[in-house]
Amino acid sequence: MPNNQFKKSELYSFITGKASTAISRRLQKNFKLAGIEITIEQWSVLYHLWKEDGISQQQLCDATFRDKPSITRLVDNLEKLKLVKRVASKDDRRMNRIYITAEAQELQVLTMELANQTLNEALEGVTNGQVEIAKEVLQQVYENLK
Amino acid sequence: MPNNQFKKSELYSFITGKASTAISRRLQKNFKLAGIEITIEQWSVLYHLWKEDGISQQQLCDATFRDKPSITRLVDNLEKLKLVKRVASKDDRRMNRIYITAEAQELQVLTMELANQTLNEALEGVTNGQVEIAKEVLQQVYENLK
DNA sequence: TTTATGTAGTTGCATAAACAACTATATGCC
DNA sequence: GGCATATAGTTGTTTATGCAACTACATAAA
Repeated sequence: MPNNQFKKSELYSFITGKASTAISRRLQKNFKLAGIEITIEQWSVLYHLWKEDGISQQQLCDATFRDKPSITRLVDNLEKLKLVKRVASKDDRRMNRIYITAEAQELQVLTMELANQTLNEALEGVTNGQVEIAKEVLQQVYENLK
Repeated sequence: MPNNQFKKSELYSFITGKASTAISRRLQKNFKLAGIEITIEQWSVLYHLWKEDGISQQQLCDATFRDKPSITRLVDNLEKLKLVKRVASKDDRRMNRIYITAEAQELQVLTMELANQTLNEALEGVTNGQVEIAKEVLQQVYENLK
């Protein structure tokens, strides 16, 4: 029966995700400083499209751990910004394929650099070994609950 | 120059906080199953008031890592639910002191149990040593960026 | 005492999340 | 073919977040 002895103070910060909130805010700030006017949530969608263009909204749900309405609206907003384009699939008419536009393609290199830089700011003073373990724990938590 | 070699796949999940999202969703679900109809965000405010009743909204901002408008509205909603009460401070008339009601007091034991239980679900298969390191890393990230 | 500056909290606006209910299309079984 | 069921996506509603602009009060300096 491990982990059954959480003190309140420890429990709270684990649940609230203050660290990831802090990372998101900092990344958003770094985007803004670089003149990039998209939200981190929008960026997270582009991120997966850069890895694989033309995936469906459902695939974006799975990749970003968001529900379908969230993705519908993120894609709505990205489409308004002319960063992605919905294309109805021919094979399966229920499905949309989402494609990156040229304008969004241009954002990839800079935003990925900014994300890397932000993560370095976040992990200042943390060893690679510690990061490895933290990643394993977070991955396991995700697996346990998803 | 440590930590400068993030691979994309590693980077993403660190930024998006999928683990803490998963924990929040599970805790929300566990609240609902127990018939408790408050949001995790509302609970996080109550949590700090249980530790110290009558603190100001600004103190709640600092404790919960939220901005002032967020706390204004969380307190608005908690007040509507009759779980807290705003009391204008006599010493400093700019300030509100926020007090737990009897109704909210009753939620403490059960919700803390549910939070503990949720965390145990989340950390199934993770050793205490690993959790310790993960907590240290997340704390350091928070300190680096706050 | 007046004025400047800082602090506590609120309001407006845009974006996003969670959940339920819905439409449209696909699939599998009789 | 026809019906049940599953899947992809959308819409409505409530709650929450982030930022900017604002009001009210407090404090400290001139």
